[in-house]
Amino acid sequence: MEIDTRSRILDAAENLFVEHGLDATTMRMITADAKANLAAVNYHFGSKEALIEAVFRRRLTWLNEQRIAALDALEAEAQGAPLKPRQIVESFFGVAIRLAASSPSGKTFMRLLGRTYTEPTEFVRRFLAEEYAGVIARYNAAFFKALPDVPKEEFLWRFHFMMGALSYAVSGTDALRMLGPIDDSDPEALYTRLMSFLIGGLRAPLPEIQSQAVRKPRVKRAA
Amino acid sequence: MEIDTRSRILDAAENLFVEHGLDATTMRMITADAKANLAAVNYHFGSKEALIEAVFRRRLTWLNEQRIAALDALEAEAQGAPLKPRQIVESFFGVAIRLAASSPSGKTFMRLLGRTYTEPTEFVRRFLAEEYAGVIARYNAAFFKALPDVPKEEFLWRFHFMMGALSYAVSGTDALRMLGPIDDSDPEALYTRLMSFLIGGLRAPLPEIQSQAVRKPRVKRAA
DNA sequence: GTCTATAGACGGATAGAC
DNA sequence: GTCTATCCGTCTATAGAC
Repeated sequence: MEIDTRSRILDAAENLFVEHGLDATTMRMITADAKANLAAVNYHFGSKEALIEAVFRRRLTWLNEQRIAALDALEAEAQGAPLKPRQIVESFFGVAIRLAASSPSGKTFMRLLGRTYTEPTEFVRRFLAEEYAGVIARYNAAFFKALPDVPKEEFLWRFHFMMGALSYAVSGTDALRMLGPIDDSDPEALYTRLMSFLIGGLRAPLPEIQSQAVRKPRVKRAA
Repeated sequence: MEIDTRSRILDAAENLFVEHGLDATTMRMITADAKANLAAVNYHFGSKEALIEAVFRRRLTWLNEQRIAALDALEAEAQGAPLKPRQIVESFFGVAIRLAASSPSGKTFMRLLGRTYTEPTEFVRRFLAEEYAGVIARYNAAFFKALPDVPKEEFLWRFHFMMGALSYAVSGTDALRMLGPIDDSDPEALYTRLMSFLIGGLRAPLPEIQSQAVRKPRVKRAA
């Protein structure tokens, strides 16, 4: 309780958001948890919506700066040569896994971010899109250069699939335990496992996509 | 408007849930959309919570029965021999992609299901875990048999990652458009793309997981 | 089965004292 | 900056007429 009210509110909100969702978390729950007064949220942030943005911005801005910095370092070292796909994947997704592994609150935030990626709420989507725009552009360029043989559209889908895998990787144990008894306590093992999977998917043989007009029906098997 | 009130409510709820989320969707929105009276939800379903379960059960039970049936067919044909990983992946994830491709409401449902997988709400998680228990057991067994060289824990993680990729694959365009201009109108192409990626990830070289006690710090690169 | 009306709880936000 | 008290809107759910 040494830290100031504003930070305590952010911490409490972060925890409650991941546990109950943005909507189901009330200001009363947050302020009770933060040992602050109900009115404190509006005093410090202005509104619940602004609080949500502050919770994300606090860590997401940093996260994406780290990603850019990692790419800068790799590209400086490569001196204009294309990077290896593995390097790019590791710097983009590795930063996220590292954040999740660095502290309990880092893990909490990554779980929150993973679920929020497909969040339906309008202002959250708009906000995330803005926060990501810069990094995405940089990484797309690096990937395109590293994988000249992969059509851009194919790559964008694979990037999207990789984001899905990351999201589930950090989403916590709830969905995972459904599958079977599993140990998710070792972030290093998680990092290694996720990287193998992502690289395997990214470098998979290219599928033959037939143009939609010509193609004849498929996916009928297995009634 | 030829169909009965109960079905109209289910359809309206499905659409609104995926658009706004479970919590933010109100009974008033649902009944207005379904051209039914506000009291109709409680008359037909008992409560909002029961309505949510009904929306999921309507399609999820069918979906998982299809998956079981697809596996039954493959195993009957194989006469005791292990299946190919690709066959298993195609039957589990193919059924989902096919449902998404079969109709607008199928697509809506799969988007809803994908995001709900990591849903924080307690009763939804419990409900989904029950609905999935049977299929998961069957598919785990088939995969274990097909991939005797892959440690079970490694496989469970890869299955989890694959679910994440599927979730994003059907999650709709919101998260995807963030990445770049992309066409998601061709379900057949999506099916093909996702399968390549999933098989690539599933069959990726096994990572070397060092035991947690011995391991020395890694993931330091890329400051 | 469908409707109106309303109960009863809880949400975010704010005014104003300290 | 922090607090109490409260406004006002919206929510789910239900009672009871038709």
